[in-house]
Amino acid sequence: MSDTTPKDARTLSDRVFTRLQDDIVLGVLKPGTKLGEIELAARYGVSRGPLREAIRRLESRKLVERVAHVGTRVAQLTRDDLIEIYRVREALEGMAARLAAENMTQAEVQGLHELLSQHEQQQDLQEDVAYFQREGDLDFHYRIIHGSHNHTLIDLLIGELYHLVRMYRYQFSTVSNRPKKALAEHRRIVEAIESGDGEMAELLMRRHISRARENIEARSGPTATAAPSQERPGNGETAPNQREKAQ
Amino acid sequence: MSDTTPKDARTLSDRVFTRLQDDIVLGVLKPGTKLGEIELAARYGVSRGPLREAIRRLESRKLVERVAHVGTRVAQLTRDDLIEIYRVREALEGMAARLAAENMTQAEVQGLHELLSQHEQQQDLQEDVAYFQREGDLDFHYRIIHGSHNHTLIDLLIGELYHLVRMYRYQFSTVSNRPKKALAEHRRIVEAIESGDGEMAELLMRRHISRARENIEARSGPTATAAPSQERPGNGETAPNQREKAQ
DNA sequence: GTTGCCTTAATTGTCTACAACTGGCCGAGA
DNA sequence: TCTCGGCCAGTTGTAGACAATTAAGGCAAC
Repeated sequence: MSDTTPKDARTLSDRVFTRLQDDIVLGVLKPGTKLGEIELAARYGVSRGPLREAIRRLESRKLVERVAHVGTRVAQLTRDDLIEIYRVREALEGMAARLAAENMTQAEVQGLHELLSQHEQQQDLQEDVAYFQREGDLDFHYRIIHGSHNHTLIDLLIGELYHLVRMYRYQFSTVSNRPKKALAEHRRIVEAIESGDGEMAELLMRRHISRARENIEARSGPTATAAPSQERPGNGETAPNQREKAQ
Repeated sequence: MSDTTPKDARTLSDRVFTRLQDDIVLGVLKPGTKLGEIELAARYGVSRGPLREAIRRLESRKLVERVAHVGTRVAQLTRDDLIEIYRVREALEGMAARLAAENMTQAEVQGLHELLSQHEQQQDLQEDVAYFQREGDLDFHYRIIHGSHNHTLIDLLIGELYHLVRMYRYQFSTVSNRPKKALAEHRRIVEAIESGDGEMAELLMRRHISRARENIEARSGPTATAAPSQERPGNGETAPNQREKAQ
């Protein structure tokens, strides 16, 4: 499930880091929520030491925002932030797809095919569309990224960027309105990778992510000033459930 | 000098983080050095609490490597790692150059020109080539990156990648053997940015970084297995000064 | 009525002490 | 002589107490 730190990590700091990250990404702790140290320490059953180390790591991942002597809050991702992230993903995952076409092993390509078959079945049955859109779609991208065999690229995308993407998806219950098209795009990307056509794989991946971005842009307002932006998150602790008309 | 955290940060944890990072990047603490907590705490005049938080952040930046219950060591960047980083830089800074061409303000472009003039003078005088190659060159890239006005991109490049590049430069005293060509390339990039030609700026930046990478590859062995890789860093505390024949 | 300062409570930052784990050393046995 | 097992020193992990800073609330003065 989690990537960098296994669930049963041996130190308390690692465990509380994983649990906190999950709670933030899955929306249990909503954006803007104040993260009081004593309160959190009690909640997770640890003392403040390990907790603070965990928070420091979450801060590096941009999942929380910290102000010295004031406190920590769960990061509030704006739509503009997400669009920025998608533009970066376009560059990085395009590169990943190209490298994947060059470096993926036979077994890895086979795994991709199997994953796509699963997705296809799920879609045919209309069984669990939400799953496909949530973690299933990400699984596909994870595999391509890992297929690049470039550890720096992998760390950047999965270690730094994807948590934010996941958080946003859960936050706004984003379900793609074009699952069939997305799956078709996935399939074409795999074909390009399998045939070793790096250029084509990059092009298709860039286009794929670009379309997802346009989808997000179309849903929100015309440009930037959508949403009650810059709203002070001060009063209600649980933060106003500021999901918009989206979807 | 430092980017994310000012030198006079108010909390001890911030200060020790900055100092530790500088000491690692500048080579005061050599790669492979064991970072004992009590020793470091004494060295920087803090207790282990803030120190551990600082180490956690350095760990996120890949500047140190940590093993639970065993200890922390200064990261050892292999040549392969650096080449991976350069390939990622190619994608990201190419994108940054394109966005810079689209988004840079008049004042920022002007600043670029002035920076190049400074570099030209320094080079004419053969005054301080090392400076140009070290921080001067990076200043140029920093400005382009900031000119993209994409915070995600800025954070990734400057917050995650550039510390490693700097560390490597100091570690191996890398001085470019093609400073004149590099400067000429810088100038052409600025011209493309000024004329608003994003595509050209991206192309030139990619080529620029690609050549720097080829330069590194040419210096080291043919492929990967250069250097006494995987050497156990266990015995001598200060780590063997494993700089190679490079340069 | 409003503005400014001061007091005060609560939170965060830091330190010291204790517990748990690891890795090396030594000795016994084969 | 080599190997395996247990002991022990030293390090890291964790907890709880103390200090420093912030921000809010109330009071007084204008």
